Amino acid sequence: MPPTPTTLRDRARGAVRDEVSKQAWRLFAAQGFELTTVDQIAAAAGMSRRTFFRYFESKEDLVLDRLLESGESVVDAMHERPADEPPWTALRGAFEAIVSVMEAHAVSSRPLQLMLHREPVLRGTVTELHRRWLESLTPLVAGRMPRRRGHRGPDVRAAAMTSSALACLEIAQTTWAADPSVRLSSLLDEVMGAVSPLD
Amino acid sequence: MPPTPTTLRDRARGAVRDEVSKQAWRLFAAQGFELTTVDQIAAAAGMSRRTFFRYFESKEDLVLDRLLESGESVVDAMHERPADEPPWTALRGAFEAIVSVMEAHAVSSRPLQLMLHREPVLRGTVTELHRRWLESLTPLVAGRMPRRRGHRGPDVRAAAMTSSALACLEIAQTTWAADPSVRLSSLLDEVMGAVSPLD
DNA sequence: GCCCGTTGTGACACTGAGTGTCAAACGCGG
DNA sequence: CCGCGTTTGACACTCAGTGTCACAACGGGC
Repeated sequence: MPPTPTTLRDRARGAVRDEVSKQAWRLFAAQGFELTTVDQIAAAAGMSRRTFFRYFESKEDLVLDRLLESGESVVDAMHERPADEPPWTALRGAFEAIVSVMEAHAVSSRPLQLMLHREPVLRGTVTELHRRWLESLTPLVAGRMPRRRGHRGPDVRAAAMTSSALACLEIAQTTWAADPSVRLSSLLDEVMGAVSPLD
Repeated sequence: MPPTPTTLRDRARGAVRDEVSKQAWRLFAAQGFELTTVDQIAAAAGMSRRTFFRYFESKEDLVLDRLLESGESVVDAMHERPADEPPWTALRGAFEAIVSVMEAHAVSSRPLQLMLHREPVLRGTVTELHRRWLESLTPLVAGRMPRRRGHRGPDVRAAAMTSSALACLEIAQTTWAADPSVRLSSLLDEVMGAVSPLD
């Protein structure tokens, strides 16, 4: 059973999205994000500007799409951490899913990462990405924290811890992108260990 | 000696900025940020659209400007924390500068805070704000951390800790804005205490 | 084969942010 | 009153994003 009931149309749509994305990233790499216009992307993908916007909500959406994809694994990884592991350590472990991929594909990850903080417009996109991760991860973190007496709703402490971990991840990623001499995983260990002890 | 050599022109410019800002915030409160156009703001301030952009780089800049202003005090507060206080505790203490102001002016702070996370465009602005605070605060935090053997440049651990603290602050602010029944300062204590012990 | 509704597409027009250019208006010292 | 530098507004332009509409492509039923 397919988890998403893949109809023919859905797959066609997916193929078009992939092609548009591919062309867009080619242009981004060559000219940068801001200097690339939607018209150029649409032309490169052989469609009208209007049609582009039927596949992606915005130019930023192209970037968000790629980042979401490359980071889906974190939630899965978090699920697979041992149940008795403390939340901070579990988050560090789950992050290994992205960290290892980034280190393995450093040649493409590093320029991407550099672009993300060189282009001011994209910083908002990164924030949006973190917002989504925060939503998925917070409940998982909350499950690992000592229950609170008489408190309804999502646990603020879990949200804060998750958000802090994401902040650490970002610092580590940014530092790593600029300085190839350190391993990303060591950097993340150092940085998360400094904020809160990793048991 | 004035720290900023306030010429007549500078003060005039400041006065205009204030007036524009005032009109803009009146409109934002009435219609929301996105629905308010630059033309409306310019008209309300009695100037042309083009002139508006000579005073503010963008519509978002109006918001950033106000947020920067209301948060300048944090850096000062950080300087005044006892030198032997551990960094996390010092950050918590320094945040009290904003927290107390927000609680004292809850009637205006709360709607502002709500607007900041209701309007998607403004989330990028908040990120930019945090980026600036991070820049100013990181060196101060680094000064409170055990020196590292043979490591040049700004301390990554200090950046991570500062960024995490800002993440906590944001979670606390957002929660507080939506739920008037808890004190912001208690919320921040709880949240920062959960991430790392507050000595 | 033809007719049908659904869906994808392009053309056009429009709003709104932001920028460059230029000429007119303003303010002030001489 | 004159000149000089600054401020301003008008105009034109680019680019993102949206609404509307007419048309082409497709697939099924007859």
